Amino acid sequence: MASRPTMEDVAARAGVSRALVSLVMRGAPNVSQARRDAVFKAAEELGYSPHAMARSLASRTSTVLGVMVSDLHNPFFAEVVDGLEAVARKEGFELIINTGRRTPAGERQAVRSLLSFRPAGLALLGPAVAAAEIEAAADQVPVVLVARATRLGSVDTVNDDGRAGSELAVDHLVELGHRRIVHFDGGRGSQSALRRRGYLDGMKKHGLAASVIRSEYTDVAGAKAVKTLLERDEPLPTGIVAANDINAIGAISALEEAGLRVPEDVSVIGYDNTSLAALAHVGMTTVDQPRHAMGRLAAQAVLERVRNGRTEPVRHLLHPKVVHRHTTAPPPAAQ
Amino acid sequence: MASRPTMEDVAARAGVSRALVSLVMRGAPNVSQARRDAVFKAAEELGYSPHAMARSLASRTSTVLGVMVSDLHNPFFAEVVDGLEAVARKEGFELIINTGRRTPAGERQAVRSLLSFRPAGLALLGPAVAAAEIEAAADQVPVVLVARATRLGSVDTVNDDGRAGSELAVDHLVELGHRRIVHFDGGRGSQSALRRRGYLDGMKKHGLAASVIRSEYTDVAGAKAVKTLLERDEPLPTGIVAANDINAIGAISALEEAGLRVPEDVSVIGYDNTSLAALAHVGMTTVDQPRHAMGRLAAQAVLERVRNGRTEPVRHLLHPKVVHRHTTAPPPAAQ
DNA sequence: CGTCACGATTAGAGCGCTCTAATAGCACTC
DNA sequence: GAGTGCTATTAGAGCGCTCTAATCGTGACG
Repeated sequence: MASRPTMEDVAARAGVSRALVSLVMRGAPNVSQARRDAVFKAAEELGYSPHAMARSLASRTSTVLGVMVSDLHNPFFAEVVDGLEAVARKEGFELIINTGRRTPAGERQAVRSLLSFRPAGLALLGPAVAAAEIEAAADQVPVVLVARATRLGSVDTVNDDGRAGSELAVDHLVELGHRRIVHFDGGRGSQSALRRRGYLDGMKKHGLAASVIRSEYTDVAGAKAVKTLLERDEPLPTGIVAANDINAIGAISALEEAGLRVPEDVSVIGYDNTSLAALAHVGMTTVDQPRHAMGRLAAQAVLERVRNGRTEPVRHLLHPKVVHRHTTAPPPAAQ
Repeated sequence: MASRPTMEDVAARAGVSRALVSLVMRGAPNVSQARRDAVFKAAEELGYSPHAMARSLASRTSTVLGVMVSDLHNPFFAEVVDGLEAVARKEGFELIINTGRRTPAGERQAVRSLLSFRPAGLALLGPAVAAAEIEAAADQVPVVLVARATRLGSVDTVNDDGRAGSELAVDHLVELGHRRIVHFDGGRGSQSALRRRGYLDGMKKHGLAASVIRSEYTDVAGAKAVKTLLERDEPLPTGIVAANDINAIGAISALEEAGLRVPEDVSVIGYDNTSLAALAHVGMTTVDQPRHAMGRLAAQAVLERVRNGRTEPVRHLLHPKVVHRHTTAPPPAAQ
């Protein structure tokens, strides 16, 4: 693990000045072909590669993007990071990642630690940290928020339109002919309020009576919500707009256990389009949340500020889409 | 976005030298309380925070760990990264992440790009890159490989013992009383050969006749393997060791569709312990692959080399465990 | 043949920090 | 009152690079 050669070493070997090596490494024009070749040859022989941090320090520019993930364990964010990385990489940037360990204090520390690298920009994924902290960061560097809204005029945001997504789910069921449609909500989970709002708006739009059952983002909660439904004195709904895919899978199992067929007797639509929904034997109709695209847009937003110096905030509100599979169908009889 | 204050600014404001500010920032002893307070006060007032790259350059040390992920989209690696991050963070290191876009050329570029930051160490997750490239990297910096074996004496490795895991699966079924046990293999998927080997060894150990059905890491393939089984002229096996959880879920669906009950008629055990297996209505018995622990071990291996200067390679072969849930039970009748 | 213009090359300062070696301060001793 | 042995502080070089401004060729031109 010998210490690596520097530009000075390459210069000496190629018989040129350090400045010339620098120019060659940066692909500058106005360098004679002869010298260029000599420099590359010397670099190759010595196994030289530029020192990104020294370059960054000297040029007062950065090629790293800081990414704070509230919870990398969550596949949602992992896919967003994947999208971020795709764009960053293509544009010559690297990602430096920190997680917030799901606490505001942890996130705060993560953001500060990220800023100590003087990144070109910062992407905060699902941050729970205080707005003041975000604002402070935005004073130093372009910031984009994913899966979090804000009033701050200095930061960009990329969000999925949970309200619209739920409304689409309702539209889908109504189109199939359903009229008794209930919503299992996500309790205090993130996005839960928006999805509930979308369901309520959708039902109202179609002139239908809404009914929300308090639930959670778990399969157990979905199953429990079905039991609640079955114990009621009212006619069973023919359609269920579940809080998310996991909740939907729980609901489906409980329905089947109760002797009801999906989708013949009851249609169920999920939310998120996780890999779970795509499983052949599940084949769940669900609302797709374009995670990868969200990551890409976030990276683009930051890079626009870095490169073009844009200052007006950008608000991306992604329109989710219904993915048609096999857990929804027309209701059992014309109502 | 004004340019940020430097150590010099803090020194001037606190009425001390730059060197003293440096000492305070690094928490050095032998600094009088009065000066220490003055420096912190000035730093606070100016909103100063140290410049990590400048520090790294001057001290010739690094606090970043390079991570090359063959495919961050894959939840397996996302969880390994999560484990890496947990240890790195605790030890004061940051992760800088690059993906290889699933091609050796992409990985090669990713590794080089990572090395240009002169990281303290490098973790390669599921790398497909050539051994020579790994060796070249290992000449410059401590390297740990996750989910890839190597003969190189200069790098550490962290792998799950797929052979042992499959053998455990067989043991589990045998303990329950099964004797006719088949294996649905993972085709040309990674780890597939090892898992098959483990199954074969396990069956041999118990003096049972082995039977492998060629399959894949998908639910569709698992279902198809069950159909193959049903079309055979032989008595149905009572136990199935599936290639992984996804394959197992496909097998379970197909069995149920054929009117067989799991686990009353047939027991099925998966592999990986994905979130899928843990779903309440799935409740799959499976072999756990400790992804988070693998990430933690990888980080520790690198940091040991960085800090303690260890040079002998470490080979972590993680022993998987069977997670008992509800898709395995004693066979229908004593055989 | 001197001068000019212009492309190719280089010297040298400096990015923000750390680190070594030197110095300042200060209580004690003899 | 000079010397000793501390600890607290600082000057200054230097990490590997970029960037500005200066310099060096060299061919065209009058």
